[in-house]
Amino acid sequence: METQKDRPAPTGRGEDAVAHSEREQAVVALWGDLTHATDLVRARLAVLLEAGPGLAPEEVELLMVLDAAPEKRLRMIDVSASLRLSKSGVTRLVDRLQERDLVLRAACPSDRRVVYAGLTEQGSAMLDAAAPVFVSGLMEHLGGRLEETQLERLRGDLRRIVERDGEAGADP
Amino acid sequence: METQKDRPAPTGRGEDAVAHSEREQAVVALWGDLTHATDLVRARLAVLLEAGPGLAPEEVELLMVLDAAPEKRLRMIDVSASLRLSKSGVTRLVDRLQERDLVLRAACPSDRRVVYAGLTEQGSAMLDAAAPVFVSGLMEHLGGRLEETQLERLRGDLRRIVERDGEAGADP
DNA sequence: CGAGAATAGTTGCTTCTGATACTATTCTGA
DNA sequence: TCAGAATAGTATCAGAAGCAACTATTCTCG
Repeated sequence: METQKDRPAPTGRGEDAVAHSEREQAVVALWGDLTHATDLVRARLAVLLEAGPGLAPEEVELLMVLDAAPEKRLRMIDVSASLRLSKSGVTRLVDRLQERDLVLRAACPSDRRVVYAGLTEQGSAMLDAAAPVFVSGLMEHLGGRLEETQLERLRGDLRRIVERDGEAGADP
Repeated sequence: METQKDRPAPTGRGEDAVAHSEREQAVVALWGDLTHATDLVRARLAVLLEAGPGLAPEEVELLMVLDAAPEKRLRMIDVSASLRLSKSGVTRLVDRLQERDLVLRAACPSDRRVVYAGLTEQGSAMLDAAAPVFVSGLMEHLGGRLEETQLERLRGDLRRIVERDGEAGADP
C-alpha cells in the first residue's frame, strides 16, 4: 500500500535530488495519484470483464466505439485514434475479435486502402452483455463516491490536461 | 484536398447506445478522459526520458522510490507495491537497471528471503540527471495550466477513487 | 499526365508484462 | 517441536504492444 513515495519530509533541507519546489512536489504526487487511480480501475474492469463476458477492457472499448459509429463500423485508422492504440495494435486487436466473429473486416469501395472494422450480430450481442458489466464496474470503482459536481470538475480538469497538448503519433 | 464523399468522420470516442443514465454516461466519459490524460502524459514523459537520460518512465520511478527510501534501498516486494508492478515485473526491471549499474541487489541479514534493491552511486547520478527531465516534463504536460487549487482538488478526487477500493493483488 | 509524397494496413521483430510454477525461507499453532 | 501455511524472489511461458519495414493505393502539383 503505497510505501513511501510521498512526503520526502521537507525538513529544512531541499537537496532532495528529486522534487524541488512545493508545486513540483504536488505535480509529481498528482502524477502518482493519476496513474494509481487509472491502474486500479483498469485492473478492476479487467477482472470483471474477464469473469463475465470473457473480454479484455480494450476489446469492449473496441465494440463500444464501433457500436457508436455511424454505420457500426470504423476505418482501422480511426479505431487507432479512438482507442489510442498503434496501427499494428489495432490490426491485431481486430484480428482477435474477428476470430471470435465479434467483428468483421470490410473493404471500402471508394478508397481501396481503407479497411473497415465493423460490428457483427454476435459482436452486438456480446456488447449488450459486456457493456453493463463495463459501466457498472466504472460506477462501482470510478464514479462511486464522486458527487455530480466533483465528477464534472474532474472531467474538466482532465480535459484541460489533454487539450493543452496537441497531438502525437502513436505510430508514425 | 477534399474529395470527401466517403469520410466516415472520425468519432472521438463513442459512448452511446451503451451508457444508460446521464450519470453513467458521465462516468464513462470520465474514464475516457482519465485514460486519455494518463496515456498522453506517459507518452510525453517516455519521449523526453528516452531522448535525454535514456531511461523509461518506470525506470526513473524505480530510481525515485529507491532514492526516497530510508537507506536508499527497498525490498523487492515493496518496490512491487510502490510501482504497482507484478513481482516478476520488478525482478526484471531491477535486472535491467542492475546491468547498467544503476541499481544493486543486496541480501537482508535478518530475513534471508528478502532481497533489497538499492541505489548505486551511478544510479544516484543518473537520477540527478533524470529527475529534472521527469519533473519538468510533468510540469509541462500535467501541471502546466492547473491552478494550485485545481491541482489539490484533482489530487483529492483521485485519492478518493483510489482509497475507496481496498486491496488488490497484482501477483497473487 | 506522372513522379514523388502521403495515407492505410499488415507483418516481422523485439521488448515488456502478468500468470504460474517452483525454490527457499520464515511463521504458526497444535 | 515440527508440519503446514505464508511470504519473498526468480524462472518460464504465452500474450500484447510498439516500431520499422513493406505493399498498395491515393493525392499533389509541376
